[in-house]
Amino acid sequence: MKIIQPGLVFHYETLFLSARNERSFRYKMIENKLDKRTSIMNTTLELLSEHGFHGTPISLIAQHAGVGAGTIYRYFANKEELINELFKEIKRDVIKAMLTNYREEGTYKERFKHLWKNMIYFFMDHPKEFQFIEQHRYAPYMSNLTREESFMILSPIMMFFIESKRARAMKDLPLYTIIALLYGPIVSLLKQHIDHNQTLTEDRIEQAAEACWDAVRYTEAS
Amino acid sequence: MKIIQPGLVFHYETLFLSARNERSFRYKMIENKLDKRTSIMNTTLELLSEHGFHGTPISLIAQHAGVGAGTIYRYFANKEELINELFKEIKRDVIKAMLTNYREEGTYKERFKHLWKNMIYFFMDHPKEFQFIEQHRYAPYMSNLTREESFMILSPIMMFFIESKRARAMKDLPLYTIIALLYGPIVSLLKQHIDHNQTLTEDRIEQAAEACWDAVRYTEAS
Amino acid sequence: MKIIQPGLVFHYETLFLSARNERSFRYKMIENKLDKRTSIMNTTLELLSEHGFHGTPISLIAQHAGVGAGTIYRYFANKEELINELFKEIKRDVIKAMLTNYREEGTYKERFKHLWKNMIYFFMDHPKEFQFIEQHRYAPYMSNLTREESFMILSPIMMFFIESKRARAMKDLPLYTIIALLYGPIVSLLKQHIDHNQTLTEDRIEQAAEACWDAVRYTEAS
Amino acid sequence: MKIIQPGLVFHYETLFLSARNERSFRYKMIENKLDKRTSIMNTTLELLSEHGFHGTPISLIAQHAGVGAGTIYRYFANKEELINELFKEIKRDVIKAMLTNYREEGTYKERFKHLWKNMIYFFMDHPKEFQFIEQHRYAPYMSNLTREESFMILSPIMMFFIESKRARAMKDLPLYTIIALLYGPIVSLLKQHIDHNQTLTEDRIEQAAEACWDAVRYTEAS
DNA sequence: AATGAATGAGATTTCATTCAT
DNA sequence: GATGAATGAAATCTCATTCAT
Repeated sequence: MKIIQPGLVFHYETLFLSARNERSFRYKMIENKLDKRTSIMNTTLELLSEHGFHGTPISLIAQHAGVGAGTIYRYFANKEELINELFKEIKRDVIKAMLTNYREEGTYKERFKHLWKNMIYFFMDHPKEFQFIEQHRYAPYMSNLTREESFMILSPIMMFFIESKRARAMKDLPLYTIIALLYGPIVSLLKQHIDHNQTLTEDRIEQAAEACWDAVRYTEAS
Repeated sequence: MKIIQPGLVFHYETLFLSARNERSFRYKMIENKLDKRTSIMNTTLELLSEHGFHGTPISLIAQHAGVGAGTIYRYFANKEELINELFKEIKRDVIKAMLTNYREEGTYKERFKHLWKNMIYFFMDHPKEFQFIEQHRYAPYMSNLTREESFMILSPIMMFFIESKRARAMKDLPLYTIIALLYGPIVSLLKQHIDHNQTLTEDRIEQAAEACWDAVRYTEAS
Repeated sequence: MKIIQPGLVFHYETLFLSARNERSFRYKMIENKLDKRTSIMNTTLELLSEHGFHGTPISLIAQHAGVGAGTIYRYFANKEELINELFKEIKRDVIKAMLTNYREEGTYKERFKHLWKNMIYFFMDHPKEFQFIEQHRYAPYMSNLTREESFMILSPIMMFFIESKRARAMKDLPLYTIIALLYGPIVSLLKQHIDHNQTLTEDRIEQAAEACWDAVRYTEAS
Repeated sequence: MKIIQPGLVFHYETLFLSARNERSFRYKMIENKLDKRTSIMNTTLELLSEHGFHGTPISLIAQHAGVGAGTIYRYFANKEELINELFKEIKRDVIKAMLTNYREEGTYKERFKHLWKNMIYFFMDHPKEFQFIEQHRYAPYMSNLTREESFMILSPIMMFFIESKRARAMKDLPLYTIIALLYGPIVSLLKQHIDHNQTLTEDRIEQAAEACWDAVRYTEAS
């Protein structure tokens, strides 16, 4: 029943291809569809995280991406779909980042902290991606389909939680509660960091990771 | 140096007057200025939490509020100000709700759980307020002034955290980390609840409150 | 056939009553209709000469005049009528000013210069009136009736021209041509003065008056 | 030091290109950008001279020009810019018309009458242009830049005045006074003509031109 | 396949006018 | 008579989307 196995690690890391990131090395050689699509998505992320959905007209994206406005409609049915595609891709990137260098070794706590820190560090390195995800998470133009799909991608992480509970490393809490207890603080911390209310340091991240673990870790009483 | 004292409790509860809520019993009889302003704000909350800022034209608000479009501009300089006012008022409502029946008695844990549950129950009872706050928290049209002011309102809660740390009831974590550890999960849980991913029951809330306390409570090792 | 006679001078000067100007001495004693009407017209002139017709909402006039917006509609059917009334009144003031201290004595040139200078000095002393007249002269909301009526008021001046032609003091030019030759430069000079392109001094006015007279004065050749 | 020289005459006449007028023969065949811009400007002149700035909504211009309302904003940043562009172009047309067939030959009086009549005939042929210029000359939405620029275009005419004064053909009056004495009557005459108060005939124009010259021509006494 | 000019629906906001008090 | 809150028509301007080239 184990799904996360050492042998699959490389699979994880390569599973989530991101057109946006892969572009770099292909960029100059082939002037093709992928290139244009990628360029549009990168530009969209850039502009949306700064100006928001309605502050970013298609014409501006086209201009910054160096394509015609009409071209965008060859790759995306409309503005909403463009946003949705971007959303899905970033989700994939996040999960990929969480699983980077992840090994099924050591204690559950160590493994948890690895996953948790991977996520927070990824978003610290990619603030635009964070802003975008947070700003659009519950926007009315974000289709439910996208949220569903993003959930499926999360399944490897879910499995870790299920494992941990079974092994009495974690409290026997509903999966969703666990997610809330672990993901919620990440969002709050990153918002504070990006807003310059509290700059995240390695120490503070370590502290917070420990505290999060305290929230979910198995105790006699629980 | 104690700021939160028994004698001040009633002060807290009456400090945060909300025109929106107070109206119901205070102004039911008189058809006056406040009534129109209140009606506009209520309608705005209703529509915005569902359709978002740009999906809610002024004309729609006017129509649902039963006033002329121009009337809205008698009470608010523009659409942004309307949203900001609403934001500030809801913030006040939240803090007021948190402090409802709050007493400076019992253990710090008990007091924490009172505040924490008050908040989550308030938002469960007021899902539109929650949606609105979350959707507009970092929107570009939300003026900084508003965020500053909303921070000041939070100060009574902050004092509780400082007290708890001093009394070695809580870990000696930065204030902002504590907020992230306690508020972050609330947001996540409520989103799940509203999205019908996980319905919050009394038990689950109790569980989560316990877990949150575990995250911040003082331990020898910390 | 002489119409302008010494004995009529006082008549001229008192013929053109201006509610706007007469207000000063009545102002404090009687709080009555005339007062309100006057106050509205004065304020209108003030605001319109600065901001133009469409830059001056009725609400602003009401506020500056210290009356309710609805009150204005008790004295004037609508905004256009208010402007028209103001236009007519200023016209009357101008003619009255031209005839101030005017006597049927001396040469025709002297009499011309008296009238001509009276007009230019009046407008220099009343730049708002000038701006207003010029700005609204050909505005589409200026009813023709008003222009007709303003012409009738001008008749005493016309008579002077007719007299001068008959006496071979002026060229035998069409009346309208004479008006154009004498009034046209006044407008141009005042515009320059008000725009600070050329400040009018006594000398320059004297020069220009002489030149205007040269344009219309009788010569053997003409 | 002579600036106006025979050799430069043709230069004058070709200097002032007008997209609005040149279009007719240059762009009749090609349906392109300039055509739309020109069409918008022509329609604007048509409507504005009749209804004024605020009586001419963009939607009406669009409709009469046979373009979409949004299209106007592809060519002009806003309504004000559209008016300003139109103003500048007409100014150029006027100066161009004044210099048509103008030669540095004959007496100063002959040259003056040529320029003066050119102007009055141009405006008689283009009453809308006249109405427009007069209506918007001092409107608050007319940017200063435009007035400055229009002044520079006038410089060739200015040079003629300076020359005439030097040659003792004209009185030694300030330049601005000369302009007022010569341009003022043109405006007045045209207003009368357009208003059907006095129809301008060749004779009347000749009379008025003579009278204007009398106003500024050098005399022993002056 | 790519473009970007053109469109027009729709958003925000203003303001002359009305009318209940 | 006086008021000024309320109205809603109408103005300016934006921008997602289309389509001829």
